[in-house]
Amino acid sequence: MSNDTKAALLDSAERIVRRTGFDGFSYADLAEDVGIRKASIHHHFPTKATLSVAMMQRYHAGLEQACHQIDQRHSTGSDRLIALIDLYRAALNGGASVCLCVALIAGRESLSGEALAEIRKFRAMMVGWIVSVFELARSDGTLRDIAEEALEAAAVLSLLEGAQLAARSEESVAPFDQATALLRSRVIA
Amino acid sequence: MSNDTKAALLDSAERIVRRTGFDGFSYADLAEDVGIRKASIHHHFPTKATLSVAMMQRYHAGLEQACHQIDQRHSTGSDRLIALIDLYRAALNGGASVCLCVALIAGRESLSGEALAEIRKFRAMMVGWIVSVFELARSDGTLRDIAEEALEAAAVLSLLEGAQLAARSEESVAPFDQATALLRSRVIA
DNA sequence: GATAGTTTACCTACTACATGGTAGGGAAAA
DNA sequence: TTTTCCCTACCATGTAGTAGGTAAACTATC
Repeated sequence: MSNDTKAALLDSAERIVRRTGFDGFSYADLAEDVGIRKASIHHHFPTKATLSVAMMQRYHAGLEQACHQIDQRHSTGSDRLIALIDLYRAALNGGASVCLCVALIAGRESLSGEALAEIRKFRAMMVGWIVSVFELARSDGTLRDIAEEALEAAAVLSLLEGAQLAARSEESVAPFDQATALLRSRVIA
Repeated sequence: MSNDTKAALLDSAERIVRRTGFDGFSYADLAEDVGIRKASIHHHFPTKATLSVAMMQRYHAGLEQACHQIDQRHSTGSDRLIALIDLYRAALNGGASVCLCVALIAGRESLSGEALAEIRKFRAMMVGWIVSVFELARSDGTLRDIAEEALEAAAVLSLLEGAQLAARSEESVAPFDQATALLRSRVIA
């Protein structure tokens, strides 16, 4: 029962942050969204800092699982890369939001040290996984012109996050698709 | 004399926004930074919206000029691309800030419609210029594997902006360099 | 199994402070 | 004499967070 409210608060906070940025959400917004009083939120999350850390941890776990699912469902490097692109594409909600990581980095000055650490951990996890995708692609030969995996992975993550910004700037997925088209075309048919 | 204060206000606002995001700056901050009283700012910029539009317009003009300067100083496509990468790298201030466009998109929910329009205009201008760089590179043969210019340009802008986020997340230029290394390596020696 | 004690989950009511913006005045330059 | 530029003083609203209380749900003990 506590877990329900807690999860609802995290759901609401994540939705708002991804749409409006970290500084754009307040306990009042959350309260109205979830249907409890503002003060009650402090029972579950004493401060905004604790909430943001919990939010980032849950996001980290969720995306890690999403990557594992991709591994299970797709057996080639190229298929996994395409699935990753689609994952980031879906996070756009048609241009209405970005992924949590992008939303939080932009407002990083308001974040606690702990939250910043979570962001770094998350990015390291993602880069690590993308490296594994390129390693597989090198061995199964499903992607064109693979350079050093670490550099490929860093470039892919930055491109995906940047493409989300582009999409957000026009509130449409079109710029995301444009920006990621060449990455997609590296798949060997 | 008015112009001095106005420019100082824009300087200060841009610095703060690029470090802390749009929602992270207040008239009180500006006042302290520039050395006049909070209320006096309204004489120059009646509302925050007018200030943000002016800021974006000045930024647009500034970067447009920077692109022209690149055109004048560098005659090959690859040299111009490298100069662009270095321009975005310099905007990082060692990981302490991002470019204005990235900072504003993240907090776009707080922006006025006019400010959003300025952002779109700015991005269109940048993409257009990057297209011209790739067109030149295609004809002078200084870059490897050029695909459709419009797609190349969209990918480059997204990569640069995403790489800024990466750098900001670790408050260091290193992730930017990592993410842009492969782009740099497309130069034909 | 009833009862007492504790924890959980929420509430109303509040504080202290920051926010963008306004009203109106003063001094000096055009 | 009007306009420019800045001031003090204020306002309404929104912010995170606190104080203290209530009712229900567990838990331990007799």
